[in-house]
Amino acid sequence: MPELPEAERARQQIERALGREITAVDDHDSYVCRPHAPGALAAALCGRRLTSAHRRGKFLWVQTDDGDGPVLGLHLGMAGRIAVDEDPAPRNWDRFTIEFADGGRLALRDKRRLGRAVLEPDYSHVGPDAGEVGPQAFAERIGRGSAPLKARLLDQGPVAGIGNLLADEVLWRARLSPRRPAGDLSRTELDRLHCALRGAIADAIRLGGAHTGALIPQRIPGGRCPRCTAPLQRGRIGGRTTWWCPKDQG
DNA sequence: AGGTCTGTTCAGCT
DNA sequence: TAGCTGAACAGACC
Repeated sequence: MPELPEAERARQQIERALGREITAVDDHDSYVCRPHAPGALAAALCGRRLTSAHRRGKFLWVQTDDGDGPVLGLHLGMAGRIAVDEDPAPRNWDRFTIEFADGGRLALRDKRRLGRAVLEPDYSHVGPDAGEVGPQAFAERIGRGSAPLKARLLDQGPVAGIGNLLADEVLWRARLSPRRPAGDLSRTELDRLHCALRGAIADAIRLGGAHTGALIPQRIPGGRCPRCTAPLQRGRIGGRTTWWCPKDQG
């Protein structure tokens, strides 16, 4: 599920759990929980309260005890979500769980175990949030380098929050080829891309996720451009499956 | 059985 | 050195 819109939803879920005393922590999944040592997260968090939930791109972090306690970093990986006050998931899909004094709970629910719960995370490599970055910073950060434009959008360093589906949707909206070297774009094109990004994120948050884009249902064999009905092209760019309209985005 | 998947990191190359 | 690419990670689903 998770791209920026889903991560924002997760942040809002975490806010429902603020202010309650932590009575127990299950961090036994030493692949998802960092540091690996079982009990490290539990020792750091028990007795404290989550006090604020933050997000940049897809990276989440939670303050404890108004900044007096440790920071808890959370990432949803490829298939994770945050479940607050829900019954425990089957098959150990809750990879990290906090229990509260009021009987409620917060879980990182993730079938694939690519999500993360991290004590004192280092997010220094993460760029400005894709939903907040201004046109000038966007142009400077995206419009450089020789990598294909789509690969640059997927890199969380220049701008954070764009995943595979959102990248295809945004490039389609802006009528730009995913294969263009990022540094070759004009400022006009970069501004067009920035506008498309703002629009796509706003729509995705409003409609419930990155999968609600207009192009997304057509990312299938036989799929067609929702604008001009030309058959979509499929390829592999930036290591990910990419769909685009060869006519509009030539 | 084998390929795919809405993400990130790191080794290795240029 | 910096930038870029592709493999690896894990497990469910088709």
